[in-house]
Amino acid sequence: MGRTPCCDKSGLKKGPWTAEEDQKLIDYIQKHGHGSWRSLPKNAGLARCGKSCRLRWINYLRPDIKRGRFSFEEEETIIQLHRILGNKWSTIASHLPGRTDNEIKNYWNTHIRKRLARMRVDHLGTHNCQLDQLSLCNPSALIMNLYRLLGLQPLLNRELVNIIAANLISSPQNSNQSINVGSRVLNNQQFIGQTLVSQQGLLQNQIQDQVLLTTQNARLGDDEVQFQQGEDTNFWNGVLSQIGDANELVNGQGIASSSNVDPYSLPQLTTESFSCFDGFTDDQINCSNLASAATASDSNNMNSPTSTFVNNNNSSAEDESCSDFLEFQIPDLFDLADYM
DNA sequence: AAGATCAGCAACCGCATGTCA
DNA sequence: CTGACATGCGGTTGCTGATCT
Repeated sequence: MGRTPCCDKSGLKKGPWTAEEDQKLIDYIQKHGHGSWRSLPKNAGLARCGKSCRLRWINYLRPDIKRGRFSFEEEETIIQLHRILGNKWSTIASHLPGRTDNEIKNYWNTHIRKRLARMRVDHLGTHNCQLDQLSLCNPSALIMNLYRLLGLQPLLNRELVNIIAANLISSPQNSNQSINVGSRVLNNQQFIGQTLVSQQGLLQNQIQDQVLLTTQNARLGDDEVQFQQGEDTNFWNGVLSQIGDANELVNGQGIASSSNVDPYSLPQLTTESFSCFDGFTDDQINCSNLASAATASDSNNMNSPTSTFVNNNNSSAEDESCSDFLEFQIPDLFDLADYM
């Protein structure tokens, strides 16, 4: 049984809409609503398929449509939702008022996907540095890198890392400090162990993608990042030294890259391992702050007190900040149903 | 200056799903 | 329940302007 065409295609116009056709469609819908798309073209005096009218209205003519460049926040939303939902463009669009699924799809295909692909190539092809330079400008990325070096990244949830970091930073003098998790109080070791347990099997692919992106996004070309001299250099040397110590600490106990790690037998991560973060406030660890700061062209807004960004070109804050906004956190309480 | 190539985006197409008689 | 129809969705195409050679 053949499917009947959505409309009689003979004699119907295709291709770009003229201003006159647009006006006819607008006038008709404003007066009568769209009702049945199938019968609309005839009633409106348009030699178009109903489907074509619907598409034109939804994607271009409806009054609440938002034109123009995507904002940083919109782009971040698209990326995050896409990593959860995949190519569910209409669902993604429902979270971006005024944007259409078609527009988002096009934007993804022409901008974001290419950038991701480029960065992936960069990562696989040329990125051998253990600790990205950019991450030195970014405490949050630095924490991620630290964990990466510790071999924990496949099980990592950035939000939880931030909690760990915030707690550690808030009282660095206490090497056996407690960490508040809701109503529970754990020490570092217990907390990390429980974090690992809670992450196992939870959106594993997304988390692995997140880690890949975190590491590759933290990379900019070497000529794009410049560190101040003098004390700042010493500071960062200290950071690297501390991270080396932490790495050695864990490697020395033989668990660094094990995927079968017993989460309750992790070595104690001491505050000394994190002393490189002294001086950062909790706010500086916050992801959203990092993302918004990255949109600013003013290098003073970067979240490192000791680093300077140098822009080589006018490729916009968008490109230089992708390292931040592509990072993605999956809240533990995330419910996919909320997005469907 | 002209042709080639690329990038962006509007629009189309086919399929999936929902609705209703 | 079934089939026809309407609508929505996602992949793809093709046009247009910009950039490159």
